[in-house]
Amino acid sequence: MAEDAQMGTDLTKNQQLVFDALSGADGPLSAYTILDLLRERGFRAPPQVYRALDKLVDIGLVHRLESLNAFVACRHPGCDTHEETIAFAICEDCGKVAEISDDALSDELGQIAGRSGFLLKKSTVELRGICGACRAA
Amino acid sequence: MAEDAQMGTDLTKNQQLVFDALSGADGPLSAYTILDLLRERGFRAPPQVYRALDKLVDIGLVHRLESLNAFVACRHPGCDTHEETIAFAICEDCGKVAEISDDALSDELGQIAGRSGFLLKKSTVELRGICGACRAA
DNA sequence: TGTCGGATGTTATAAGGTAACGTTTCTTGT
DNA sequence: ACAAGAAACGTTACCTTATAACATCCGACA
Repeated sequence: MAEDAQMGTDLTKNQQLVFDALSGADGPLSAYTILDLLRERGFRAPPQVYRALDKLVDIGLVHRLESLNAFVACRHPGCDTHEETIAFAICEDCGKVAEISDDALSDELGQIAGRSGFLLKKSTVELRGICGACRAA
Repeated sequence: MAEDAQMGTDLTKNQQLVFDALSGADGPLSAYTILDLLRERGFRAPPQVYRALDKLVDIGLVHRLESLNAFVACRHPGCDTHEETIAFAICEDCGKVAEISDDALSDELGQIAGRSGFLLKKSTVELRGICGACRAA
């Protein structure tokens, strides 16, 4: 029976380990970095990481940063409840990533797509630059 | 050479070959696909392709699609001003890529960055979905 | 003419990602 | 409870993408 269609899905052991690794990091991690972090917990090969990542991304608990080939735990509140466009601001100095949810941006992307008759499924928005903290430093 | 209609840029032989390969394609090409296409023209190894691509991307004649690990020749009208944000609409059906320049989008991204004190250097916007032609078909 | 820097050629290897297959472990219907 | 199917797991092997490092070639130019 479908007992939990809305609340946080239970993660499997591997998914939880990967998610914890990402949550504990203060920046994006590559799949192979995660693998190395989890070797002492029994991980031995890439598919174990990628399978967990695939699921976590699917659920919405983890985001993939296309321009970095890396992954971050979702820190946006209520991220698993709706699929809106999320932009990422990636600091090229400190490596940290800020997650930005912006309705005007979502609308704008929707309009751009609509104008060209494009059926939009997923948007990737990644901003590269220097974060406020690094600029101040 | 005579084929190069861009001002202020004279491409080397390898750069021209890579650019021509991309211009002749009707979709994005991976670096290794380009390598294969250019083997008969003397290309033998990845660095030859990547070096040319690096320069072409730098100049702005070629765009890198982060979510595909692939490259497209710039087809945006007035591409000689490469400072604006360009969005790509990638059709998951036919594989073609539309290049979209949109001031409202640029503004919006600038505002988002400014609001968080982020010094924006480069924006990556890639939309995945189904293009108009494929929807109609 | 020598030399200096950019472009090139080449080998080797790092880094990212997946196919395929067998086994284990959960579900679920009866 | 138990068989059967589904989902997750472990493992090997392999593919794709990208770069490091080093040698060479070639044109600009003092």
